Amino acid sequence: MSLLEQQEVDTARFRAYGQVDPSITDAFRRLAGPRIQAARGGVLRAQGSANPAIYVLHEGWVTSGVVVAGGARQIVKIHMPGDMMGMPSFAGLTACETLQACTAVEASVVPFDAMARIFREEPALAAFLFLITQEERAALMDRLASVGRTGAINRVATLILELHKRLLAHRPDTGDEFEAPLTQEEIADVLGLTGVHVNRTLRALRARGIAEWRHGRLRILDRDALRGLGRIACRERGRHVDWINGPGSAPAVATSAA
Amino acid sequence: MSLLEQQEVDTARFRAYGQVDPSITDAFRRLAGPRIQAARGGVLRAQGSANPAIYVLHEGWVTSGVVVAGGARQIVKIHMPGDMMGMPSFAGLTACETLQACTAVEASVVPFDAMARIFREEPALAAFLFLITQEERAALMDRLASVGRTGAINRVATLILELHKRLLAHRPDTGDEFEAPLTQEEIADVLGLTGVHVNRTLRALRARGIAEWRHGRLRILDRDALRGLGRIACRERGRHVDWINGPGSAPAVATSAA
DNA sequence: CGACTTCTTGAGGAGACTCAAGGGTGGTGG
DNA sequence: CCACCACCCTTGAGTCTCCTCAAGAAGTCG
Repeated sequence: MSLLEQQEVDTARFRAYGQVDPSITDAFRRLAGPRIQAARGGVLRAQGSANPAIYVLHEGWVTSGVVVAGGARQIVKIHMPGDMMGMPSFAGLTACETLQACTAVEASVVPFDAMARIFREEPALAAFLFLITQEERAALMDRLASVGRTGAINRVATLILELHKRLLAHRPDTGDEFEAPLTQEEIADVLGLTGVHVNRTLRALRARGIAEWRHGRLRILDRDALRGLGRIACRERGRHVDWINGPGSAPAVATSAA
Repeated sequence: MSLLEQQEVDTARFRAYGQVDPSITDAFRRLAGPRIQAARGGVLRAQGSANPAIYVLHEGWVTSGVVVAGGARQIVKIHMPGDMMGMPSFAGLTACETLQACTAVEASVVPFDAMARIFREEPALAAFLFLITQEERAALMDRLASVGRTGAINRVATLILELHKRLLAHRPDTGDEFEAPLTQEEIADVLGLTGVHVNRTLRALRARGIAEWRHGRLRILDRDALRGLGRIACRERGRHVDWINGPGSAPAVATSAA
């Protein structure tokens, strides 16, 4: 992977915010730490492990999940390239979530001290991390609403639309058919269902000509029908970011980057 | 309410982090904006409204909820005095959550510009807001696991334990019987159940001598049994906060507060 | 005291789960 | 190159949790 590609991946999440001062993404690249790899099924960081770090995902998909007594697993986030991983555990002494590879994976570890440096020296980058975290929180709220208040077919439809939207943000050339390397068991753990019932639900979507999802490959056949089934209110796109580099203050990044 | 009390409430969330530099909480007090009130059932801020602000809750309980197509509601957070409210909507152009009063409520609005000022001028406070948000995210992950992967009685037990723990952090003199002013319908919307089934579940807890929750008053009778039913893994208490005011840098707050 | 909300309980039904077994698919090693 | 193995997908039958609908009781507020 070329250095250019690597940088593109690293900052995908920031680019999504639109007109970002380039010095912000530059600042973030300087903080990237050592690279790590994992094979499918490998655990990058287990729930309960001490001194949790933060990761940036470069290649592959990763699930973030918590385990309840009895051994059941709930996946709380599907990470795709460009995502930051493990942040919810940052406040604690031990990790509250397990990061597990869905595919072969490449990521880098953000050194623990780097976060302190960001808040001291890169206020604009800190503000972006704050906004990204709020966005993650809103996504989690939507998932909770989906699991708590809608049926199986609605949950699957919502997930398909979410995955497609996120892939599209990352790679604008994503079409209606794309790789979505999750097993039905993993989908079930995301949606609060069982693997068997996910299978039946996917069969129903296939029979109705709405979507096909087999062997890690997802094809959207009828987007309007999917949207009709997905029950979560659409958000206004766009964000308040002006305040980060806004008027009334010296450019926040420039002062410290000098 | 005296000024002293008000300050105590404002900073309860920060005190929970332990040894916090007093200048941090001082800095936060200076940002408090105009006060607002609401009666039970009143909406402080509706989902979809433009230019969402952030609130600090002083008195009473508030639910934060999202609505799915069909009219069903999922409550994603129960706010108690000292909490910051509305932060997930900060990144968006419109609010993604409705803030509704469970009781008579008093709160203050944090001016929009105040957040920008925090990140520019109060890096230690910004870091605390970041940590608090990560903690909220972890709480949401636990709720999702509870709703997605456990039965009704487990969800209710988990909720009771969570409420008790949070009240205890805020008021150490909270006993095993305390005010928990939620209707069964509201509890249902938190846990992804129906009001009818919450009623039956509470009856079961009562019949087994584990807990009583009637008319907004909650009594814990058998904490061990509750813990046995609550299926979410306990977290290590304590947090990494040293890095905020840690060595190797000038005190982050002092430089800008001068 | 009256209207409204909230709580309570019953009966019946639907969606999702459990258990179980067979069939594909891809990877690995001989 | 083929055979085998592990994992994943698929489908059926029966069960159970939780929902829906409904109506009455209890509590609350003006």
